[in-house]
Formats: sequence, structure tokens, C-alpha cells
Amino acid sequence: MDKQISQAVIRRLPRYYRYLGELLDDGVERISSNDLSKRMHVTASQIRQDLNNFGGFGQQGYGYNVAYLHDEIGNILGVNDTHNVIVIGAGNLGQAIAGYVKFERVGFKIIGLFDVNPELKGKMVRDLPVQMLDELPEFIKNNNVEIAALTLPKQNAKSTALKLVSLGVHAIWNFAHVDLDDIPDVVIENVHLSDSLMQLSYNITQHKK
Amino acid sequence: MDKQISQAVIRRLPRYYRYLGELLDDGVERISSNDLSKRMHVTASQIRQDLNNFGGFGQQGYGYNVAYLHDEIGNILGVNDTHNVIVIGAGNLGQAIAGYVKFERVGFKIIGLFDVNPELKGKMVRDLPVQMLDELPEFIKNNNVEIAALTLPKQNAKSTALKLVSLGVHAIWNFAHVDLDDIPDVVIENVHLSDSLMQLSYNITQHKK
DNA sequence: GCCCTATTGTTAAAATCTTGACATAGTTTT
DNA sequence: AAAACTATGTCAAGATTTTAACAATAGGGC
Repeated sequence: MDKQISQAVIRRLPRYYRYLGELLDDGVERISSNDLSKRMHVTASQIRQDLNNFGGFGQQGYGYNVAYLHDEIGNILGVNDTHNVIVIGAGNLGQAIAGYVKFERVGFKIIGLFDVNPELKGKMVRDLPVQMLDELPEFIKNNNVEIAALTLPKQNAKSTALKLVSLGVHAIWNFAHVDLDDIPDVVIENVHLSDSLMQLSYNITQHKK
Repeated sequence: MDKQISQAVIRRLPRYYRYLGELLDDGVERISSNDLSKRMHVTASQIRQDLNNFGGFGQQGYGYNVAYLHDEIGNILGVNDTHNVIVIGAGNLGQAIAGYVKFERVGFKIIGLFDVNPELKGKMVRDLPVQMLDELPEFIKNNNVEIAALTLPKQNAKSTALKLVSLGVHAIWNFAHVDLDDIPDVVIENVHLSDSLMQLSYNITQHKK
């Protein structure tokens, strides 16, 4: 019966979560949609509308309890549970992701790092050894791998994604410079850094006019 | 007189550019909005509508010339010119960005890499030495720096951004885990990797239901 | 414990974005 | 050179998203 939540709303949730986390760190106990809207540069109406997709988290005359709202949004996003992540591609970006994610307080845990390059075999990245791709089936069988981050050349991205899905990994965080469509039974989140850079470039060009 | 183009359209342009680049590589000379729509999984109507924001690039009965359209979108995005980029923060992510951007065919060129950590001073990353932040003013004076990529802890992000702007850098590609608002005269593109990961997490949770 | 104030949840209007439809114009075939 | 076909550019309808408005309700002060 769940009404489908629009991706526009979903895209904003992590941002709410981030601001609420900061408020929490600052010891702020309660916040009104109006105060939050000023900090975030969005309309108060949008905040209330967004939150109400998931239920009434606030109270009239009081506002929202920061800790409670933070926790609720965390639940919605599913970041209060732990997610095991493996990284495929142990280049600079792969290593950066491995380090980056671990540093977050949210519940993502890097448990494996894989590459095809035999020269990297066994190399330690933080506390993880680089493993070869052919060790993947065994590894996935023995570990509860939920998410695979793909940081490899676009030529290998699709075949690797298909392989991962066939091995039981159903979520892919894709950094390869290609869209992974047409793959059934898998949740995909694309991070196209060069797309982002091009948007910046466009806005620079506009700004100059 | 330019009608403002919506950010929704801008967000799609890099994707068009990418697909057209691939078609170009494959030696495809012409393409119809209909064929492209099937490859990209969007409606043909949207493609035509989007492109028409910038002028008529196609011909009735023929479609679009791939090379021409690719070039035109490149112009719109401003990627046919060269943009000099510096990276502030020489950690894993900074090094990854430095390498990543260089590998792209589009016109972004990393010309400097900076950090505060004295231990990194002079360390070579590819062909660039890590420089200390206090060398920044001199460097910017002597080089035409257009974009600064910020890959540093959120605590330092805003002050560094302000400093960059005062030194004449007017575009920031922000990887720090904080929004950089309230800074005038600067174009900002935020890349929040953990936001992206949380969206993935949400979609995983939904998928399971 | 009552009144006043603050602020939500919610409805409706406004704005924006997407899709469908088709006349028009250029291409290809005969 | 004409006919048949293809596919754009564009208009209008439909869908979605955002914003504004306000009645209802809880909190804080008296």
C-alpha cells in the first residue's frame, strides 16, 4: 500500500540527515522547519512536505526533536543497519573509496578489495589485502556482501556487474564511466564524476556571461 | 535574452555527451532521437525538447549528425576549452581525482596539488609535486587556475573555499562532506559521496520489500 | 488550568517538467 | 522529378513537484 516516494524526495533525505547530524553534534535539541529551512536554503514547506511522506515526526507548536528525527531518517535510509561493502578495482579511486567509507559514521563497512592486476595481489590497503578477482566467488559465499563498489575501467564494468549479480550481490555503487542498465534484480547507484565536472563547467560558462 | 535553462536539462547534457562520444567512437555518423532514446532509456520527446533549448541541431527526415551534435553539446558544456584545475587535499581521494581527471579526454588539466601536511611536501603524484598551502597565493598569481577541487576534511572546507575565492578562483568542485553556501561570486558543484551511498542504501531497503 | 503563541500537517494553487501528437520539412526511392 | 517516407521542432496536454496558505493542535506562560 506504500505510496511510492519520488526520487526527488529521496535525493534530499541524505542532506536532511547530514544537517540533523550536525545539529545533534552541536547539542541542539529541537528545530522548527523554519529554522532548518534557513540553514539549508530550502523552503520550510518543502521540509514539512518531504518529512510527511514518511509520517508525522514533529509536533505543532514545538517543531522536531533533532535526535528523534535524525534517527528516523536514518531508519528510512537504512543507515542504522550495517552494510558490508566490497570494492572492485584497487586503483587510486578504489583505495580512496575504501578509506572514505570507513571514515563515515554511517553503517557501511568495507570488508574486501579486489583487482585483476596480479602485481597488486596481497598489497595491504589499510587493513585489507588486495585479492584477485577469481577469489570473489569463494569470498562472497563466505561473507555477507551487500554492496559492491565498482571502480574500474568502463570496458570491464558491465561484465563484472553481471558476474556480481550472479554471485548474489544485488547492489552496485558504480563509479565506472558508463551506465549500467539492463541488469535485472540489482539496485544501482551511479556516480559519474565527469558528469559532475561538466555541470560545473557549464555553470562556469554561464557565470561568465 | 537567453531563457534560463533548467538544471534538470543541464544534468542530462553530460549524459548525452557521453553517449554521443561512444557513438562517435563506434563510427556511427547519424542518429535519430528515437534510436538514441532506446539506448539511453529516456523518451525521444525529451531528447528533442532538451536539445531544442539550445537550437535546432537536427534535420527532419535525417536525424542528428553525431559528430556535430557531440561538438555542439561540448560547446554548451564548455568542455571544448581547456580548464586548469588544482586539487586541495592530497589524500587518497585527491590523488584519485588528480589521476582521474587527467585520464578524461575532456579539457580539464590538473596543474597543481596542495596539502597542509608537511610530510607530503614534494611527494610526486604522477608528474606533480605536492605543494604546501602557503604556496597557493603565489601559484595562483602565476597560473591561470579556474577550478579548485576540494578533497579535505569538512572542518577546513569553508575557510579554504573563502581563501580560494579571495585569491581569484571562482569555481569549486567540492568533495568535502559539507555544503558550501553563502559564498558569493563562486560557482560550486558539490559531490557528496556519502549522500549517494545513502540513496543506494534507501533503494536497497525498498527493493527488499 | 486557560489563553496565547508557535509550528505542524495538510490542502490547494502555482510552477515546472515530461510526454504525446502532429504539421512541416528534408531525405530517399523509384 | 514526384511520391513516399522519415524524423525534427513545436505546441499543448498531462504529470509531477514546489510553494503558499491555513486550520488544527500542542507547548509555554500566566
